[in-house]
Amino acid sequence: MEASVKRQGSTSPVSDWKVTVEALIRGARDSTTLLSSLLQDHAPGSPTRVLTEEILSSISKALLVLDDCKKSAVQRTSNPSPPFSDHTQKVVSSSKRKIIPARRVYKSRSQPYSCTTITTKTINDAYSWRKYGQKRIYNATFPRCYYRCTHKPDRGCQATRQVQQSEEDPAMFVSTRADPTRTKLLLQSLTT
DNA sequence: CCAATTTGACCACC
DNA sequence: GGTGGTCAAATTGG
Repeated sequence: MEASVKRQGSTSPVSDWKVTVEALIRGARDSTTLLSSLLQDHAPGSPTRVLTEEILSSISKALLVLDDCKKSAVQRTSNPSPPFSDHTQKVVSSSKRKIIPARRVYKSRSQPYSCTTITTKTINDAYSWRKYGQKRIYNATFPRCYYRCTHKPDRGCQATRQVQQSEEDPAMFVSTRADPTRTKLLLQSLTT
């Protein structure tokens, strides 16, 4: 009787998990590409298109879930979310809001860890997003919208999201989520 | 009245 | 210096 079943090879559970997630991500991306091309063959509102849009939305959600699962699987030296110190000090006059001579302090805007998905509409994930900016992008037809987690002040949620309408297909939205505490490993999978 | 959005200005990076 | 990302006052909607 085999007392235990050993995994083939000397891969660690984390490695197995990573390979699995990579395969899933690859499949999800291929599916997204295929489904996106299918969308162009069907009129908006048609049953096939509605179903395809739902599938695309589900894929996006699944990718986000994979991101979270992957993080928990390799949680070792990840620094616990630092006590979020909101540096934005509201200096609001009691009578008028017209002021602000003080210079604003900006943090580094570099977001090395990100996850890009393409959907037909806004992603409905676990986050509640709040729009904080919109920018016209050079050489781009449509502006880019910037969202951040609504719970940033009270829960220290540092996730941000950029959403831009696709130039080739205005019905598609390129959504890039950035979260320095959550998407590090996901990027490694996507960039291989 | 409060919360979310809009929008122009500010700042960092290339 | 140009472009992109963020801030925050002003505005709008529930």
